[in-house]
Amino acid sequence: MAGELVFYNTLTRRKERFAPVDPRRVRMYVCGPTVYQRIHVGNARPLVVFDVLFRLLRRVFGEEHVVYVRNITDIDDKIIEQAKKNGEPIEALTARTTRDFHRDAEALSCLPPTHEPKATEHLAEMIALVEVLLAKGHAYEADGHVLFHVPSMPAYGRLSGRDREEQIAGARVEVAPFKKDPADFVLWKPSSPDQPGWESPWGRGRPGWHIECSAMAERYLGPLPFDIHAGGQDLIFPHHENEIAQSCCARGTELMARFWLHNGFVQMAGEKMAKSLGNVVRVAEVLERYPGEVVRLWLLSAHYRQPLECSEAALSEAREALRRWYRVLADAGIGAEDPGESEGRVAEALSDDLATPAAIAVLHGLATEANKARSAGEREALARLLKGEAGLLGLLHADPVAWLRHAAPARALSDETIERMLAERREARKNRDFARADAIRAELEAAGIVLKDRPDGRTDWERR
RNA sequence: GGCCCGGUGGCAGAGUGGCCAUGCAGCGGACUGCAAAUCCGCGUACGUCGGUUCGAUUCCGGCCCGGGCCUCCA
Repeated sequence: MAGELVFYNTLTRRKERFAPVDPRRVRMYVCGPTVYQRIHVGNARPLVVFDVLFRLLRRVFGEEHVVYVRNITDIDDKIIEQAKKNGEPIEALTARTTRDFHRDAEALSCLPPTHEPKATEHLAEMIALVEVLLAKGHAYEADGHVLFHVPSMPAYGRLSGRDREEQIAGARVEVAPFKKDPADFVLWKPSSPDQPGWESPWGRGRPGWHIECSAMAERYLGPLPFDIHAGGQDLIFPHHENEIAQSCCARGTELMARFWLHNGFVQMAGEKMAKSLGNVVRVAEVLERYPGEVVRLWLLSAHYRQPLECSEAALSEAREALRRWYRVLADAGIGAEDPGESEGRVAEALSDDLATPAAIAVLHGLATEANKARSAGEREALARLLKGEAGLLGLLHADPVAWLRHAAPARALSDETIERMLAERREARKNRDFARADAIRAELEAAGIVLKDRPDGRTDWERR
């Protein structure tokens, strides 16, 4: 097993050796979804990438020694708007969207996090945190709001690498008249009677966007700093910068988290996939055409910090790779229940800043070795190794034969019909009536069924 | 305008100061009744101009091009 983990830390902009504060309690936090719409494949990237990180940490430090927190943001102005637009209660919208989110995450083979706190269930922690910031002079009340005063924190801007001068020069920041400084951001804001709100020392209101993560991260991962905080690159500023400001100023620590990992964007035609650009593809849409495992492999096919292009070509390439691996398992008779074996080859690849492309190359290498194996025993051992190594990536857990038959959507022919035609073809071949046998094969092929005659007389088939 | 990434063979995508990524596609061969699958073999790849070096795709600088953040956003 790889002894050393190295991750790229956004905070220092270089790769650093990772060692947790407490190896018996490795703590990671990943920003979760705001539940007002189903997630798109861009949202799915951090979900899958950091699921691999979770699996790797569990492997290295032990399953019981890793705490993974991923929040559910169920109070937010976008949620309020969406509920109004749908004409449904906020709770109905957030409950349904949360359920759909869990469905998508499961389809992508993501392990459930250790804790999945909801913002609405942690108002007390948020209010307490705001009170501390007020008491320490890092926040002030103005016009019913509570604002974080950015100039009160000299180190502000460290994560995103920008200083206050640049902030102001940006000039695109909307400056509310009651702000003491243009960079100040909301910790708490008042709610009108028709908006959801909670009683607080500053009247009935609701939390700002950033405070929930500070409150919930500390609630489940404290004391600060914890080990890893992760999310998409677009969260570096302002979200993570502001989380750091809140947490560090409240607790007087230099760091909120020691490592900050950020994934690159999924792109469509070379452009970031984003709701604001209107080029999003929902996970659910892709799952209608590809197994979740294909989507997962595709999301891992580029290094997590690089951009990843979403295209049919990329998705079908991932499907072909999985077919190749599942054929190895099927040929060796490895079933879904076989746990496989691992020599830590994938773990070693991932140890270098989650190098998933290198890990995938390991799997391809094992598949080639297995295909070259001279004996059945050797082949089976290598296939079992392939399966075991793939486990750390959350891949190859399905039944191989079934997967190959159902990796593409069923078209005209049912499994039963196919089996019946194969029986007829077997008869024809036995009688050396190859014209008839080939006609049946052509008919099946037209329906997306590809045959594979084996030396022992049986015939395997796949849907493509 | 400020800050940050990246430009690798037909495509996707790693990586390294001198030797191999890996996969897909393509070409040739083996196997097969024919296929499919599989195996074997085959490709003057590193944006551009300079610099450092015995030697640079890899280090440094300029330039060109693309993407991102600075505003809700994974």
